[in-house]
Amino acid sequence: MIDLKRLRQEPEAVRAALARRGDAGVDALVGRLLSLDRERREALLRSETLKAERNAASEEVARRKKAGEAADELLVALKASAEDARTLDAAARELDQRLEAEALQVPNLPHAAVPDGGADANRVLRQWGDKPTFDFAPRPHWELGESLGLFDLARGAKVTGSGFPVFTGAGARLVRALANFMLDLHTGEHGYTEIAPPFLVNRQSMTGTGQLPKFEDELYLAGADDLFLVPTAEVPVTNLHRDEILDSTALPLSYVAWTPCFRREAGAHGKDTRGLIRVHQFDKVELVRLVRPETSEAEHELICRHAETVLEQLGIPYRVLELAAGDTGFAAARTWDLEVWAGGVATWLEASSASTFTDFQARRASIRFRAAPGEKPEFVHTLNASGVAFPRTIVALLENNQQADGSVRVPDELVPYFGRDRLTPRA
RNA sequence: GGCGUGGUGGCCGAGUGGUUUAAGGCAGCGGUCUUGAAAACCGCCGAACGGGUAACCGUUCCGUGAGUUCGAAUCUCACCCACGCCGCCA
Repeated sequence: MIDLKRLRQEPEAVRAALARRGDAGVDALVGRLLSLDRERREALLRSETLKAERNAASEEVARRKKAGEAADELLVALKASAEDARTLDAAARELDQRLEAEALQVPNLPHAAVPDGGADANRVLRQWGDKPTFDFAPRPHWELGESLGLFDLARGAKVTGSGFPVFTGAGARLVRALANFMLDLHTGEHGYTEIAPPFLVNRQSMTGTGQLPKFEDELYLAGADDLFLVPTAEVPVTNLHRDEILDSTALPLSYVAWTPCFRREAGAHGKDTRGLIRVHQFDKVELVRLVRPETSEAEHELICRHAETVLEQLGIPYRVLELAAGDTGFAAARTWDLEVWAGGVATWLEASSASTFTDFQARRASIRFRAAPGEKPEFVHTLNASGVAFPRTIVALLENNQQADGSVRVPDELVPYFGRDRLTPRA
């Protein structure tokens, strides 16, 4: 949520920052916000002045009644002004609601260090590992998955629809091994607390992290109960502390959660959706941190490194991409994508996204902390990173580690979890 | 799903129409005392929004929303949530 006080104080700076997102509608939205804010304050002042007068007169009525004096002429006057107060109050409240509805549509301000431009202005910050080389024609993961009996896309489509993969046999075990490997790494080495959250959340939670009201089309809705399937564990985990004032000694809070993620991916068909690359349901281990504002840049580096460690231990080559202002998501101020190299399809695939949301989600969800006893509550900063998403990790593992004989080598770190060091084709 | 009970500040808990500025307690903070600590005693101790250079002032908030009233934590209606019992069920 945009900081209305800041917008009022330095409207030009806020508008300039938002303009970097390259969304023409946003500036008009901010213009409406500014005039609504002015109207609201005027209406509020009128309403509150009248209420203050009414309250004083009501006290006088109470005093006279207690003293046994008559208050009839005061009551007549109050009855007349009661209607005015109701009207003014309703007007102020209506403006307040309109203002909030508009404010929820405004994206976060990009961090100053984020480059200008759209996706083509994203820049590579660093790269890790060597791309595999093959002395045979490497196959794409959907062929490997078929011959190794790891997943069954056709039957998933039968049971539910396209984009709902079924993992089978060793493939299902691979999913379970990846989950345990990542959870153990983050809880054991990185100090996260493991959370097993609900997979359905209410509207308030979706609004708190920024999926609603703008992106309802992207979500699956269980309409009978007005609950949404989680598109990422970020939603239930960040909202754990919605409407709370945290003790500063509790910060930073760090949570890790393994959940399925459900995304409608409305409008994303055709290219780059083959096999496991873009699906409606997938598993992901997610990292969430609630931190003090002054630490959030260092925390962003830290959470990104935690995600990178997963890929390094699995031996998957990756690069870190700094997203340009126009490519940064609605709620994020700054995002670093981790892209894994997939040797079969020979492309970089986003397997993680590490973002800082500054106080944007904390304002929406009202997550605050008190720096010291007696101090005013302040908003925390929220961050999250996939640590990491499963399908594209599986794509990279299969395609990069494939051998000439059609088998796939399992990374050493995963062997204790998977139980075997090699996947071999079905007889 | 049915019936019942309840939802008050960080926590416990009093309060059934008018100085509620929400009693009292616990926790917390400051002080007195003490070599230090504890105990005891004294004081402070919610949030949001608006106005004001500021001191400060105003408004709202007792699960949520809508009513009744000059005035609502308190009365009415609807909804949500928790707990108990019954029903159904992994």
